[in-house]
Amino acid sequence: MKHPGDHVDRILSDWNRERPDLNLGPMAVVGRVRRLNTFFLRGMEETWAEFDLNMASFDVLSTLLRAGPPYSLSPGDLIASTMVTSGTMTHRIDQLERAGMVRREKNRDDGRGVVIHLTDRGRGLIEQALVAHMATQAQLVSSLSPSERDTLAELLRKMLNAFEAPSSSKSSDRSHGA
Amino acid sequence: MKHPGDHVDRILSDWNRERPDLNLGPMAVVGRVRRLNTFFLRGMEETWAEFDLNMASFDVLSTLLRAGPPYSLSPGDLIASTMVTSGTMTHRIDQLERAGMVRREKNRDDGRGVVIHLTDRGRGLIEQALVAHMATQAQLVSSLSPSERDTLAELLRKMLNAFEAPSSSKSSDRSHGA
DNA sequence: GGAATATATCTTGACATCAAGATATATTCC
DNA sequence: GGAATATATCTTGATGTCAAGATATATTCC
Repeated sequence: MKHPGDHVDRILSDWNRERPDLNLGPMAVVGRVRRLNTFFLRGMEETWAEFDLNMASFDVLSTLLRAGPPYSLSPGDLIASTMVTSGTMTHRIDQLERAGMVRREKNRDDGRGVVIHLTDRGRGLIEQALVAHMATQAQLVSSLSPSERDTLAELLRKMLNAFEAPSSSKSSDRSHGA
Repeated sequence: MKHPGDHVDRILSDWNRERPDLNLGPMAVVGRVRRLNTFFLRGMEETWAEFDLNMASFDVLSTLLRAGPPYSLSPGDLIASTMVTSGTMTHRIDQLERAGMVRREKNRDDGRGVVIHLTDRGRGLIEQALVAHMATQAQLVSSLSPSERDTLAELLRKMLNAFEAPSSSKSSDRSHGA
């Protein structure tokens, strides 16, 4: 079969039976994005777990690595990059500091703040985990051809631009960068 | 500009600077799915909140409505449809029962179990909330033309089929149905 | 028919997150 | 320079989720 129905198709068909008045086109996209995100997260979580990481710690460490030398960002920078609340970030940093992956240091430019510095150990870990993570991501999207992948990325980018445009954005930013 | 860069493009460009050895194609898709899912969830949460609902309660009530008359499913059915653990579902049902939206009744076919029945009040609420929810979903995807939406849905379905195929699936199913 | 096993649901304890508030330092504006 | 305001981070209390285990009923197999 060229176009086998997926789980969302079954749900749409249920809705169509119960509520034939509804336009299900939007749900066909929103439902699938949610479901696909769940599958992606599961796959990635397995890889993170191999390095004793989870999404929270991987996000922080990879954001620090991605920033480049000297691998230091303020908690505020990390909050902006990962869009969690300040309380959540405090907790994440606490854990990573306890595990020796990052260090809190005084922020010389702003007495109110600190900077979070990736330790050598943290950098070694995230560099290893990143390689495995990229391989996992490649496997997760391997059911599309490169050109289909590009088409998909382009459509997703078009939608994201609508949300990220300065017009109606009222909340802080979020990375989802790795 | 025809193709303005989005937030993920900036992240990809950071990675390319720090780690030019990595193939970022997969991340361009996985990162955007995650980020788009976050925007979708936020938009939907606003609508749910208007009806004193959240994702948890909306999922349960809409699954019951979608099942059609007599609007009764076992906790096990609801677990299979929403892919949360049994403890989570017990908690969700407790709350909805306290709010008078569902009732636990004896399962006549299986003495070990119960069935969760949507009350008239619950049905009235979810029918109203559903209409608003569909309008929200339509707005969330309104940046794409209908034909782009269909292309996107088709690509997402193709990826989902890879995850849902009986071959390597090792975990239970999940709805993401509304 | 009775023991062993499987299933349906609930309970418990731990954890990540958030919203709101607390504290300390910076900045602005008169 | 000092009061008012803004910002950076941490703390607190509540919530939703999960994993593992408990309990009760069903089913299987001898």
